[in-house]
Amino acid sequence: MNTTPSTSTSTSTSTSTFNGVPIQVPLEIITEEEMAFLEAALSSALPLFPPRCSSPSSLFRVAAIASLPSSPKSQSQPLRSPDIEDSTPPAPVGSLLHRFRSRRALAVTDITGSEWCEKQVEFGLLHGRPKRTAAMEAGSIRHAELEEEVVEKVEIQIKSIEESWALKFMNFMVGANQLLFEGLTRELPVIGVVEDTWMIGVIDELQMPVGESSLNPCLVDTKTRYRATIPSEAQKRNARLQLMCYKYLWDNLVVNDFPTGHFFDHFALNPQYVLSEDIRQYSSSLGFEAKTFEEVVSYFRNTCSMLPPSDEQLLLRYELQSDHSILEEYKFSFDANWFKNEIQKRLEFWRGEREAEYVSDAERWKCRFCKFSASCPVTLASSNKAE
DNA sequence: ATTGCTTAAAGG
Repeated sequence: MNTTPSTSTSTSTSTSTFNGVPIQVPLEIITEEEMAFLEAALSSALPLFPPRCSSPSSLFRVAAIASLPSSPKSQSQPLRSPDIEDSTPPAPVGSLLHRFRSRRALAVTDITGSEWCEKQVEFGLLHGRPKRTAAMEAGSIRHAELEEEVVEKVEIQIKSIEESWALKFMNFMVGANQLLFEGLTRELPVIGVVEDTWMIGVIDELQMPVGESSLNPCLVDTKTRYRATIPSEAQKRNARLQLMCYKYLWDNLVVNDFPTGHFFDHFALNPQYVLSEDIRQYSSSLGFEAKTFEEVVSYFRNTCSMLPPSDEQLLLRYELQSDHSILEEYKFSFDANWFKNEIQKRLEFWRGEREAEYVSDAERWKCRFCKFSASCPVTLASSNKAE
């Protein structure tokens, strides 16, 4: 018998193994504020989680990190129900979407990446992505720190694509539960269809309002900066788009029934896949008795229908990497028209309906940070223009 | 195509 996961928070990569023992979550005395919140949540009949999961005093949410030992194998798919068909159109052959994202969904950062510069995204896909910079490294470390404040991770071996999706769904359910009972969660995975395209992302932070104002969670994204400068408009616009993607995905999950059949079909997954003993025990420790992949998705679907939509106001928080001081806090509203237009524009590029667009003249400064600038036609275009 | 390879997001 192995042990429960380590409760040590000293290292950033807590790789405590999960081996069949129900996970012990640290318990704490519940405060009056938490109790008030709990009562409010219960009276609004929002969370209906199994007892194990509904402990309001859990300090951490447990998130599963998938570790894939060998090449994943799906169990042979039995009968595909004939009435369920993939409603999303196939990516045009030869498009970047088809070549690089056909077996997995487009990521929110794929959208924001192309909003920054489509040509840079294209170069990255075709010729290899640039190395991560020191600033990116520091940003990743800071985000891991923030996540560790509220999420305890356990490592779970997965044997198939179905199991990797199952963990995503379970992490969502635990995270959503944590949001309702503790008022905050971080690094929450979301998935959905945006403009006929499957999209996935990870919400940086969700918090319930502290006052009695509303029950709508607020989406937050922390951006760390290497220098103590105010972010440029292009950077803010890019981050706004990112947050709007998350809001769209969250609200979409909450308001509409998750299209289970389309999901299985689009990603060619086997709903009847029998989960490994490890995963079933992990699921059971969360309060979900699931034997097959389909059952996990079913729990996920039910969970979504009980969640509140997010606040119209979105929050961007810029902090300095050296001392975590706040450089700027920036609230803005979801703009449905702007969002839809922006998504459609970027999807045209991903679907190969048009050539990659270069940055505008006003944002040509972006090229100074791009490792592809030397071989990019945009440089030529600008020098021609100057003559 | 590959930063870390299991994925997204990391910052400009």
